[in-house]
Amino acid sequence: MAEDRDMPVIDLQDSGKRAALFERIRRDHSVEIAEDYVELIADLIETNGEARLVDLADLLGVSRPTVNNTIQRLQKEGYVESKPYRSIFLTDKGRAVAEHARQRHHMVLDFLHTIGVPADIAEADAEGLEHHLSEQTLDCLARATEALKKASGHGDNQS
Amino acid sequence: MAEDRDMPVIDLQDSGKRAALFERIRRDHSVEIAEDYVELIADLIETNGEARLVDLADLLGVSRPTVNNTIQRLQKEGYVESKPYRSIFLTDKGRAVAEHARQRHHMVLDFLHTIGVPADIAEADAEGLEHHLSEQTLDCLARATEALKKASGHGDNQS
DNA sequence: ATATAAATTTAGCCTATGCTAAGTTTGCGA
DNA sequence: TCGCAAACTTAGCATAGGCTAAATTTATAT
Ligand SMILES: [Mn+2]
Ligand SMILES: [Mn+2]
Ligand SMILES: [Mn+2]
Ligand SMILES: [Mn+2]
Repeated sequence: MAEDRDMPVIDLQDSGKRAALFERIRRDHSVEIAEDYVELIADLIETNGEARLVDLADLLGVSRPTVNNTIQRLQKEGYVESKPYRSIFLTDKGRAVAEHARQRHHMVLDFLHTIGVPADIAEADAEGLEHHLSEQTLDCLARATEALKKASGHGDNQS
Repeated sequence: MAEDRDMPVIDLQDSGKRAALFERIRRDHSVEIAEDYVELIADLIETNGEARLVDLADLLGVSRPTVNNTIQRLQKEGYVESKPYRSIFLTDKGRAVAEHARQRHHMVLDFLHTIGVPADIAEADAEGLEHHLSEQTLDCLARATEALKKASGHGDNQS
């Protein structure tokens, strides 16, 4: 079982196909911030009754002007609404994105916990992984999580 | 088994802890391009004997000036070396990063294949996921992949 | 009611990452 | 060998996403 660990994973022959993959990643990254913001905004509204800029800045670990700037972009792009000096609301589009993001976040966390990743590390990794999963992969991941839960339910094969 | 699918995943109480997670993601993203570049450069050198800017641009789906620009940054950061108008070489640091990136890439692909993700989609998702996995999660992922391979070797529980 | 504190916005700056158009250098075929 | 095409670089531009410092607005506490 000597693996091909040191072989190119990448098909250098068809550069068009390879380029398309990287283009998707760049697209993923451009919506990633939108997803994290609307998810946080939804959480804040549910928990505190409103989403304030200052709380977003604290949770995201960036400055208040940075959040202000991003919120204005997200407003242009139709994810949120907010009047000057007032708190932030989600549009229907924003709510839909938040809901989807939250589901994926749950699913990734559930999987990471199931394969034995410590809670802290799972939370950290999930925050990045959640934006790079296609629908098909999410399906497969859910099935794999169930299979692993069942397996570790019966026998045990830890460390 | 009604899940808490619609609960905040996020602890809004400890904003410092949450902020640290997002800070890690921003850090991950800042090395992500370096990882993809050095991995591609290593592949090109092994396959073609040299890594040329034009091939990188084609494979990445970006313009030649963009690659030129990034290569200059990667040179400043000590990942690559190249003299004007000549092809691109990896430093020891670059080779180490490439090797690590390739291992993760293999591992993520292997996992995705194992849980039944179609090859095309697996390749696409792996290109993004590979940059957001901690060492601990990689370990757990490798173990889970083995467990799933063993499981589907004996019985079968597809679709 | 008003002073002060908190929150938000604006202005001005930076780097990373993308682009096109135009210039330079290299390499190859006639 | 030398001229042209390919490859690379430079210049100049744009946007996203960071920052600090300084205004402005809103909210609170006496
Ligand atoms: Mn995230
Ligand atoms: Mn990401
Ligand atoms: Mn990648
Ligand atoms: Mn990524």
